[in-house]
Amino acid sequence: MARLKDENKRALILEASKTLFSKQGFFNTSISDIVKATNLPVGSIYTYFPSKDEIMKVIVEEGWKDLYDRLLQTVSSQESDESKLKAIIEKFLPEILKDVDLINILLSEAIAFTKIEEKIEVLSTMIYELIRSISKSKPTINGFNKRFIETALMVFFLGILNAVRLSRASSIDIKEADIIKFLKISIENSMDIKI
Amino acid sequence: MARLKDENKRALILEASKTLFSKQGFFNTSISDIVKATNLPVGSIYTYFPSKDEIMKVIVEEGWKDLYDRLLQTVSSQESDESKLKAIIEKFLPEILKDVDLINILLSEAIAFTKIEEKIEVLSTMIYELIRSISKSKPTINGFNKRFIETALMVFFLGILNAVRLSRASSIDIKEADIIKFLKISIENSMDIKI
Amino acid sequence: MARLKDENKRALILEASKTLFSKQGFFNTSISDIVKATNLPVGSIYTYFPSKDEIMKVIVEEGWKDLYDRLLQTVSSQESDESKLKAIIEKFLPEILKDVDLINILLSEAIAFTKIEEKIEVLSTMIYELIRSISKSKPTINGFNKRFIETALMVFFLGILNAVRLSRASSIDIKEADIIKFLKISIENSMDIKI
Amino acid sequence: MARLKDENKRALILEASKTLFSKQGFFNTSISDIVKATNLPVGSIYTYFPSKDEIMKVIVEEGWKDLYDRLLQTVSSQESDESKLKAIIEKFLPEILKDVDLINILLSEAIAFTKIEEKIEVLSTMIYELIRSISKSKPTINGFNKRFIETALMVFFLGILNAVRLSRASSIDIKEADIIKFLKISIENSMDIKI
DNA sequence: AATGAATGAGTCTTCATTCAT
DNA sequence: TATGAATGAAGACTCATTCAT
Repeated sequence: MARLKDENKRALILEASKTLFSKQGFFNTSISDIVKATNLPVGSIYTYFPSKDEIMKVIVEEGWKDLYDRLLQTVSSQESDESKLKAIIEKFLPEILKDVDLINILLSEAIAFTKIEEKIEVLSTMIYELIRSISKSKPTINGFNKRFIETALMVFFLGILNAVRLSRASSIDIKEADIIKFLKISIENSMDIKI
Repeated sequence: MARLKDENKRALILEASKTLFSKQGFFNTSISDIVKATNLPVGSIYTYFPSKDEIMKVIVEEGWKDLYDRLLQTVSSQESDESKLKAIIEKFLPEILKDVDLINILLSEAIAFTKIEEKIEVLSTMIYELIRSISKSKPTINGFNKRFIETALMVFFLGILNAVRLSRASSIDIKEADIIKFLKISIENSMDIKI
Repeated sequence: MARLKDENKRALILEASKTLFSKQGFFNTSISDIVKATNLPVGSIYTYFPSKDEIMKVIVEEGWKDLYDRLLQTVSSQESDESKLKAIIEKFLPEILKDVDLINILLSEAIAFTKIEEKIEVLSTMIYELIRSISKSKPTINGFNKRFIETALMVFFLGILNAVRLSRASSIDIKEADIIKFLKISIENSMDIKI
Repeated sequence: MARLKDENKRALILEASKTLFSKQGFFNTSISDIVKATNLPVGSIYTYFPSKDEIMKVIVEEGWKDLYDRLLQTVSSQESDESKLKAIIEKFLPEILKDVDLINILLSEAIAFTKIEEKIEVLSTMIYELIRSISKSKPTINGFNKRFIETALMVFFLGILNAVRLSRASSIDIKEADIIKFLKISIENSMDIKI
């Protein structure tokens, strides 16, 4: 009886919106743009989402959840803390760097739509615990407190994402491999470990 | 006289717009907002700038020029390459971190208004040359090519600016001192020098 | 059985709509509001009524019919003309004043949906005949023609209904008893009779 | 320098809106209707009024003020209380009955836009004081309290306005002269005076 | 018959820019 | 030159009605 809400349409709207928001920005993207991109009537956009804002919120929330789930999966697939850290750098990071649209949105407009700091805090703490656990026997890192290490992580995290983002948006030639390599060396140096 | 008065109005528009663009974003700021903030008639805005876009472009261009000039000044005020690098980190960086509005604009909306990559390329190259000169006698850095070092610089630069930006926009508690300290340690480590 | 169930739904829609139309006005009430109030699916509304307009029409027509039937009943339950008039004022009027929703609709939006003048003409004529019959032996009222008396009736009728309506919609404190008393005295005075 | 706001345009918008709101109702009148009726561009409507609601509010407020001012003028132009009352009935009332659009709006949609009860209270009290003053020496009216007389006034006031309103909206044939005559007789009867 | 997703014309309002004064 | 009213395309969103299931 009656048609059921079509999960494909919902996904289509989210996908098209994500691309548009990433390329043009949230405010520079009109519902009419989304209509053209999806080939759906205006009304249909509103049977799946109550507002343009809500589309953005869902993109951010679901995007982040997916990202975080993949991080947990990466971590839980490894035994030792060292291999966990290695997997984060060599498997998880390259994977998320592929979704430039999500990165773009997260780094630009997301602040207005979610408490991005809470999300980053979670991620930051998780990696900090890992590092602390690894470095227990190493004297190198012991001189630094939590806040300092989290600051470092934040700079790396934001630096890497923004570098990738900028390289796609402009003609700057940054290789993902170089970024990963740089991160690896930095961590190896500062923690005196070999990944 | 009348000329001076004009310059004041132009500056007033730029200043108010910079604040508004930074706080609310470009698209979310109306000419009417600028009118209210400057207490100037609408028409006057258009005698100084041909369009809203142009205001943004000028903010970015002049902001960048100012930033670059200050970098040149910092560098030229020092004798040795080591002290130049030291001054960049300890004098120039803290100084530009104060202009959060400019950083905000540069990192969010600027891409749509200027070839930001060209600007960053210039900055990156300058520091690279400095580093190469310092490290001539040091074996540590020799293994890395230009592209790799520039990638590292980019990650640091974008990471630092975005961390500061995020800490202002959200409740994340990041201390500027920690950022500077982190950068210093990283460079000392990777280049085997003492700043 | 199924027939009965249908009647219930029809009545439910009419009742909910009447309340909503009275409270919010016709244009300010959406089909979706009626859906929420009845807990019925949208489609069902349209199996019982061809359009939103039609719901309004039926409310007015059935409401009026009910009102007129009750008037006939009141009148036919009395023997003499004097007691008929007395019953209209003391039984019929207080009864219809209870259905404020219907009054509201009749006085505000009904004009656009039915020929309200025909309805009022019928009512007016009926009471005029009654008055004429009573006043045959009284000289007082003989000076007035039909049109004048009907005008008076109309002013009273509309005045009373609107006063009640306004007292419910605003904070004006009007007592139904005062209204009835006022009408009674006015008629007694002008017709020189005792009700 | 620059054009000044045009009082004529403001008046044109108010006039056209008043007619439309009266004929079609507020919610059934679109800004686009007002645009067509005034032959003004949409934007201009909004340079004179901040919203559709505000147009309605101004119509009600200015309409009421005008009406009240004329009442004061009528009253102050007469010496004795009797002639004041006479002037209200024979001069003021016929005059306001001409503005059927205003009456229509006041009686239908105004409730949602202003505290109509406060306005009516003012008017009612003024006439009550007049009546009380006149009837000091007459025993007839002394039996009635303030609330009762105000109820009577309300019924008359609303009855008269609505009767005129209905006679314009439908084909009911009500003569203004008959209404005035009816009111006069009623007052003469109940107060035992000759107007 | 029952259901509720689908539809798109229409709603109010905004706003960058122009131009009469 | 200075001013701010004039302009109308474009914005987000609504909603009565239809129709596929």
